[in-house]
Amino acid sequence: MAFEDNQQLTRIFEEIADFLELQGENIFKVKAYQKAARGLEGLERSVCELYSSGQLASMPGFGKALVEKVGQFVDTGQVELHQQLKASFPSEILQLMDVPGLGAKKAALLHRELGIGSVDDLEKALKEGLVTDLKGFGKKTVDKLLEGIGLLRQGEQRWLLGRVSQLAEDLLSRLRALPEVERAEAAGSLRRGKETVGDLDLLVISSRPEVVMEFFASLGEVIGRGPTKCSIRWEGKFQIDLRCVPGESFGAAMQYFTGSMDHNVALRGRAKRLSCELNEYGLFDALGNNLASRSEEEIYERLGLPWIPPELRETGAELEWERLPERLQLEQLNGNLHTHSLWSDGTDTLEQLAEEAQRRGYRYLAITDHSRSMVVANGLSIERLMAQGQQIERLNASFSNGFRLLWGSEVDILGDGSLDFPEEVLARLDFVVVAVHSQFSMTPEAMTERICRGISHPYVDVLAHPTGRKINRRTGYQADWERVYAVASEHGVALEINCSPRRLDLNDKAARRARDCGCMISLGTDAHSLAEFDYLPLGVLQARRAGIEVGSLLNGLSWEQLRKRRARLVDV
DNA sequence: GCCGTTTTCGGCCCGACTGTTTTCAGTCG
Repeated sequence: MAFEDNQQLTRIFEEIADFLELQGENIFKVKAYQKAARGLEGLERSVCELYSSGQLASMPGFGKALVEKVGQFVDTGQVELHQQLKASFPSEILQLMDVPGLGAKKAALLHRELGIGSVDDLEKALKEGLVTDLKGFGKKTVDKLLEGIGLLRQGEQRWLLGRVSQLAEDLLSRLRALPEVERAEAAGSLRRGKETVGDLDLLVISSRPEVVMEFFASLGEVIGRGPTKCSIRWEGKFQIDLRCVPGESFGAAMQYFTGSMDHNVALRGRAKRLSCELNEYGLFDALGNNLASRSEEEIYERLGLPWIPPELRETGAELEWERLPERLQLEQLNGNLHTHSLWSDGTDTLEQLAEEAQRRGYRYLAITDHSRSMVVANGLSIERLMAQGQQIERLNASFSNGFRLLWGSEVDILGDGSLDFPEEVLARLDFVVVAVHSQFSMTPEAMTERICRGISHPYVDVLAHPTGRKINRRTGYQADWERVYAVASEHGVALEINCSPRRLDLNDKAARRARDCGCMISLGTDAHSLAEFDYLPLGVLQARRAGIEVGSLLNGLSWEQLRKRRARLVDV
């Protein structure tokens, strides 16, 4: 399938970049392969398809040489240069550069002088003192590399957005409590709303950085510490960087440390073409005069750009967009369209859920407990579903403020594509999400048929967690997603962005593609408890990253509009 | 290897911190 090809080629380009760097090749050539790899990663089209249709050359970073290498991959499944490079190095050498503190230069030196070709070789050489004659390998370096090998073997992954959000809020409130701290904010990939975060970047305005550094260093194991910058390891695993800047460069620092790297490179390139220089202290003209630095807005403005929201700062291409999407706001959502109650595997009663939803200002809440096949999740029989409907009806009669519970269900798409409740039952409900919960390892062709059949039934509103992936845990099932989007669009079925931090499914790029294929998007927390209502903002972030505006969101509709849409009475 | 509102050649983001350096290279983000 398309995604596997993209992933394979991404890996190949990354490895070519690493090999070239080891060889001491021109660093910009290395960067060209790295950039191409990033471009392919998560591309929502098949790279082979793009190549065959001649569209690849218009992708930024793909010039003549790289397009030709994609061609080799399409024809043979391999890239010649990659094969040559692989043959000229030990098979495990690239893992050396995964050791924190060890870059290409030192790895190449180790290989050239001592024949070290793997992390195991390195560990042995370090312990036996074989490296001490090499230039640049003092005692501290040896200790640091041994520690780095330990960290690498822990195999720590990027942390989930939800987890890092909470950690950041906690740390920021502690920093803000210091009298020496004027302002503290999170930057980096957390601010951009990436689904996982590799390290946390915090930014502080203070006229007394030494006090802030002292406090911060006490929070974890110190990796590095200077007058204005300190890095610690949180719980022995997760890196947190703190930078202290003066108030007048706060905007420039936020811009710089929010990234992404590609966005910053593009922005600095633009500054350079305007004979300016942009760094984390500000935007300066050729004479060194400060043109803008206090706020991000003025920096973008001086560069002739609108302020670009952090969630869209990814590839750098966003600088050239004719129009930025209208930034989705949490307040534009009228409700949450995927929740579970005590009736199946949730922890709260319908009354509690309704109360919490109203407290949060929702106009409606869809109760979507599991259908009967989900025995492990206490799925509802038809009889229990009907009884639940009666209770919901009574509750709705008791609300005087126009709030409404939607009587819904999360209905299993069974192995053959049929649904877990008969049509006459589905017809009675207010809202139906369908989902795959079993037999994940079907062939892509069979899975595509199954899902397409599932969403072709009448009375289906949403395909929930469409790919079934769980971040850092499982990749999700394979299917022809272009086909799924087409069928969903044809039948007016929305695709969900499941807001659970463990899922975020669809992801940002897939959601953008689904929207471009004509699908509506639905945000649902899949909450099994009241606290999980907090997941909705995570879904909003992903929707923003996908450039989705409120007009493409089911949650932007009133419940009356949802009902009419369900009855296919109006075309929304 | 890519790219072009100074350019088809000569640029390519740039600064903090570390360790071993005796003035700076390597790593990182």
